[in-house]
Amino acid sequence: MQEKRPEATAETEAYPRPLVTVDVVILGLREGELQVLLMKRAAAPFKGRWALPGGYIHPQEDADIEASARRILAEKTAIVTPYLEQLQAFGDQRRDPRGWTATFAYFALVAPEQLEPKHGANAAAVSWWTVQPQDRPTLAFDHAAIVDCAVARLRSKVEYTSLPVHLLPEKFTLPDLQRVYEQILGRKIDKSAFRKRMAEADFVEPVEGERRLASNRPAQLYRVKRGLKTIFFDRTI
Amino acid sequence: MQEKRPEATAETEAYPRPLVTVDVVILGLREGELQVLLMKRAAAPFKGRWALPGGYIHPQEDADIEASARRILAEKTAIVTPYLEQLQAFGDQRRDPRGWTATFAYFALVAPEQLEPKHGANAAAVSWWTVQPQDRPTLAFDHAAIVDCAVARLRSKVEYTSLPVHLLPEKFTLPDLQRVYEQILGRKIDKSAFRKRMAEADFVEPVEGERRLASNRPAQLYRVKRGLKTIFFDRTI
DNA sequence: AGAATAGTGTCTTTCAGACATTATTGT
DNA sequence: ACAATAATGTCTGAAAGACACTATTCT
Repeated sequence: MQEKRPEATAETEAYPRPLVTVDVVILGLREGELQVLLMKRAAAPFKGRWALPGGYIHPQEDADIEASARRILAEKTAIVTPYLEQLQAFGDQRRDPRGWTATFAYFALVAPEQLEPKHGANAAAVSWWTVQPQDRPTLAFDHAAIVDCAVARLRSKVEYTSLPVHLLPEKFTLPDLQRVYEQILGRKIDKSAFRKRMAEADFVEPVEGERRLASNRPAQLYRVKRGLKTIFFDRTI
Repeated sequence: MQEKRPEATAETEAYPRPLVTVDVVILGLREGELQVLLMKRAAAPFKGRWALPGGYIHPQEDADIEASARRILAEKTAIVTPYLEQLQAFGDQRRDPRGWTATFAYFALVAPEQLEPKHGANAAAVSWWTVQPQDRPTLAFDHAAIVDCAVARLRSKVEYTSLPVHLLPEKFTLPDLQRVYEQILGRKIDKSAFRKRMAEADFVEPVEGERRLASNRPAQLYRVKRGLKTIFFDRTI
């Protein structure tokens, strides 16, 4: 089969083709805070700096950009992500010392079961870091801005969607879920109001016969109803 | 000055660089409905089909992707857009018969003063069309999906933002603005509630000594307060 | 005066937030 | 019994939506 690729014409080749990559902001809850998975760059530019997992589009393998993002995620971290969303494209002449480049940035939410990165040859080069700008290392390229953008998007959507369930294991309790909302939003939520909201959104169901241990009343376990995607609440949390 | 462009390395050139473009969905209110500006393609592929105004990134001229979008807008339509936002990136192996391509899609809102496209050599090839899928022509590439995506984004944001002011002239009345909201949302809004919302959002101010003619009580003219960007309401319209 | 639309006021029902109460476990 | 947290119930103030009423212009 003949390889099919964009043809070179006068129009398409009048200007150099910018270098385009795909980068993924992988967010998870570790140690009770929001963290981002970073990799230490093995090559120039920014060799040795921490950066987002990223790579090039493989036109032969990747059906679309999202497929590229999923492949990169799998290759670099072995994470099978339950939630992946296109964040934004970033492209200008300053972000990469090699010249004008652009990246399709995605953001992924991962559950605790999947939190530990792939153990392989370069396992030491993969690590979780807090998303707090003052407590994380200096990032390569414009990746600091991309991470901040992802966190802002998450915070914004948490106000009116069910996104936080993707940061929890398959089975979770309502107090668990409320704590995630409170953690990301940075404020307390009234228990009664929170449970009313979850009940009317009607996207979780109790799991029979299971509970959890501590020296107090156990909480009912829930899971997301099958086949349900992200729920948009009709008002703010 | 030496031209600086992304260097070819083993890593960057292992896979062909996808062709990347920028396309702009220009939306305006004409004849009381939401319309989109389309151009008739002068070259293959899809020669003669209607398509979104688009083009290539010019690394030497364009500081970033948004600058490319603004340049394309200006070149093809002479519209100085008051509102431009990145919509989404679209990229896969099927959207262009030449192979794997991607586009950075932007969407722009234009005011009636700027509605008439550039009068030039190819003025006949530029025209406004309704956004209704059944009443517009078949579009080139995946541009139908991109237009639908832009309209969906607009509808969604109109619920809780001041975006519609960009579809009106500089000076407008509150009934004008309400009609735009109703037109885009496709439902009636209570006049009293609407005005309360606009008042508390506090982003418009009355313009002194001006009114408007008809055989009834004239309406106060308003304009957007200087320096104010898009307002996000704290609840839905 | 009447038609037509702009602009404001009132009322009622709903709902979110605060808080209190009951429930269920382990020690 | 007590501590601790889960889960539910109650009350109250605010506000959204429905609707009525007043205001201003032209014919």
